Amino acid sequence: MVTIKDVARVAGVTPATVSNVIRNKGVVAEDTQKRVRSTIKELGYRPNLMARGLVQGRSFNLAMLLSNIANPFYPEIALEAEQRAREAGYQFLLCNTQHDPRVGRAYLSRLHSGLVDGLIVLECGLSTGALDELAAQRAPTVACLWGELFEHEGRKSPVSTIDVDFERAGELAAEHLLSLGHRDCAAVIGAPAASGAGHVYRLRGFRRVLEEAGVPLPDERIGLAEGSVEGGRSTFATMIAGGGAWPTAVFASNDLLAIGVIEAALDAGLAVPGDLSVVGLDDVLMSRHLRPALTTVAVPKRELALKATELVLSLVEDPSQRSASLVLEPTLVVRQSTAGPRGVRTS
Amino acid sequence: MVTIKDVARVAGVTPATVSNVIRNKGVVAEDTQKRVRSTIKELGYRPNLMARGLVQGRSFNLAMLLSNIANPFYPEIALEAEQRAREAGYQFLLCNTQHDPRVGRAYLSRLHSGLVDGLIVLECGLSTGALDELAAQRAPTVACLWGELFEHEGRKSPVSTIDVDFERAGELAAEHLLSLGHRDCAAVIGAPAASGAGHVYRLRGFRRVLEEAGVPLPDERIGLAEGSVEGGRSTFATMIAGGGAWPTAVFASNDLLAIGVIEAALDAGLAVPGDLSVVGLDDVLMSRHLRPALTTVAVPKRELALKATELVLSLVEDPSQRSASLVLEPTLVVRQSTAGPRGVRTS
DNA sequence: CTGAAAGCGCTTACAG
DNA sequence: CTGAAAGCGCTTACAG
Repeated sequence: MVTIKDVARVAGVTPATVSNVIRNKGVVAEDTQKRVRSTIKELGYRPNLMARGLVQGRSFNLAMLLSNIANPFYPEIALEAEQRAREAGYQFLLCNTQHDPRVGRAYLSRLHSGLVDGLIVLECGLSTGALDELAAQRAPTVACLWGELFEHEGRKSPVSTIDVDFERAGELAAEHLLSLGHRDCAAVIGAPAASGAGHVYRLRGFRRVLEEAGVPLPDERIGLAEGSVEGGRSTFATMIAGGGAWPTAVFASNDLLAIGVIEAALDAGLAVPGDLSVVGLDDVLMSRHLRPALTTVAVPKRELALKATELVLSLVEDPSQRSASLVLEPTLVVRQSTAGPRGVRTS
Repeated sequence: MVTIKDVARVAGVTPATVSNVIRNKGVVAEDTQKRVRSTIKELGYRPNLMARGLVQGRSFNLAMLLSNIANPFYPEIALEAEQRAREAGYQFLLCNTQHDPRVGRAYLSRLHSGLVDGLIVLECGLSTGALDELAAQRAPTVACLWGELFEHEGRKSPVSTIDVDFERAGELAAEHLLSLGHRDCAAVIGAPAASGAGHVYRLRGFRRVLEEAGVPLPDERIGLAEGSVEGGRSTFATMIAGGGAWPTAVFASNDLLAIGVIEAALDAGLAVPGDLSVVGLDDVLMSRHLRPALTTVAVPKRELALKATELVLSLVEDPSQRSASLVLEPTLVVRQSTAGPRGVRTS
């Protein structure tokens, strides 16, 4: 491997001068610059970023941890964040934890050991406490804890957080279904271990609004699913397989699950939304391209990504800053997968 | 930040000893180990991986470059590769180039500068030549050039390659449509700039088989699309908007485009596959969950990911190895989006 | 079993 | 404008 010393020797200068040329410290004489640049090209020299990072204490790398790259929700956020980071001169690294807290912890620990200047944690399976502990000493971290935050209100943390009001998201879904006239609803919820803790909050909001309206949501109308299309499909297929009355509407705690629910419904001969209304959550890009297009509660992904990136970036530039907390509001997007139940006129 | 020196001082030993404890070099006395470990915990010390990487010449990081994280095809491959890499003790970093060669080049250059031990390039918008040049001197690289390789047969390269026979993929699609009785086919192809160069080869194979069977594929039956669902939708919508006879079948050069084509068809009042057969390419997870489920040419994603990872890994362990080249074969997966054209009995 | 020394490839003041 | 020196935080032989 060719080092800065090699370049210096061949060009007949010191490493310091080569370094100055590379970093465009304009103090170097024109012809020296030329000579150095041409030997750099000639030798195919590329500076070792580890060495540079070591002395500068900065890597100009940012990383994002996400739990499940197979759920398009995360890539859609990553895309925006990446662009913003790149504009600011940072390289953007994505790390997939597969919903495994051990993997999350391993990434966090290695990333924090000088590899990155800042970190966005979309989801890593770690509790708030564990995160705090890990993040305390190194690179600034902003975490999206998907509702977990609410359990920790008032705590002081070195970690900045961005959250989405997922209880409200559940409420929006319930209000929509209620307004269409549904009185027999079901919920297909991502299981905590496979989908992150946040899904509990989504259900909580959904259930509360229903119950306040006098519409009970009994346990047998709640299905736990693995966080994938297949998970939604198989869970809902089981829920309607037992015989008995079908619900007229389903709330799925994310769009992937909703797509699975629709699949199960169609396979069982139900029309959507004719026999069954389905509302999802996330507003993944794909949702609007399905037929029927999915009614869903949208998370402001772009805003989330941009805010999160701005936050780390400013924390990186000025580490003395206090950490911040921020909650984003979801909105309902009505498309074609929901309608009034058969025989009910909708207002 | 707490360094190895701090730990050494507090524990009353040398940095060398601390280092030995950390890396489990068993030479250290039991009680010294205990003392060191407890001060490590006490001080919250974490070794600086940049420094370690610098002296060891290894980072235990592997990276994967992909062009479009929004196309689930790539994440599905990344998932498998990541798992394999982790089993081998490597951290796995994902980099998204957004189909921009400049971004690809920037990533490549920085990644190769000591940040990773090996690199898998799924797609980066760079030509084979540019890749060779960049990869020559640093970390072993395996590239998936999606057909470009065929243009460079016989070249000697320091870069190992894995490829999929995409001409064959196009052929499979054509053979399937032909066998169903279709005589008026169209193709919706990802535009090179937005989807990588490989799509040309897919079209080439498709077209050749058609023409050999005496079924022409005139230019107006070929649409270029941006590589997304929306791209496929709008391109096909325009193709059928002009009036005139509709084709009875469409080959889309990836599943995302196919989903868009189906959307456009349904929106235009066409039944799929009743009025229009659609065949995709990739076999993205989502494809089997659509109704109608998508007939598609499957790329052996898992095999690709595993082979690619094995390849870098072995190149990392033994850099003196010769680079390898490998071509994977696609297969046809018949589902519900294709059928014979109206009025034609299928064998 | 532990320590002193050199070095990984850079950058950063500071002389000159 | 250029160079000599120290140092970033680690690891690696090598003494003892």
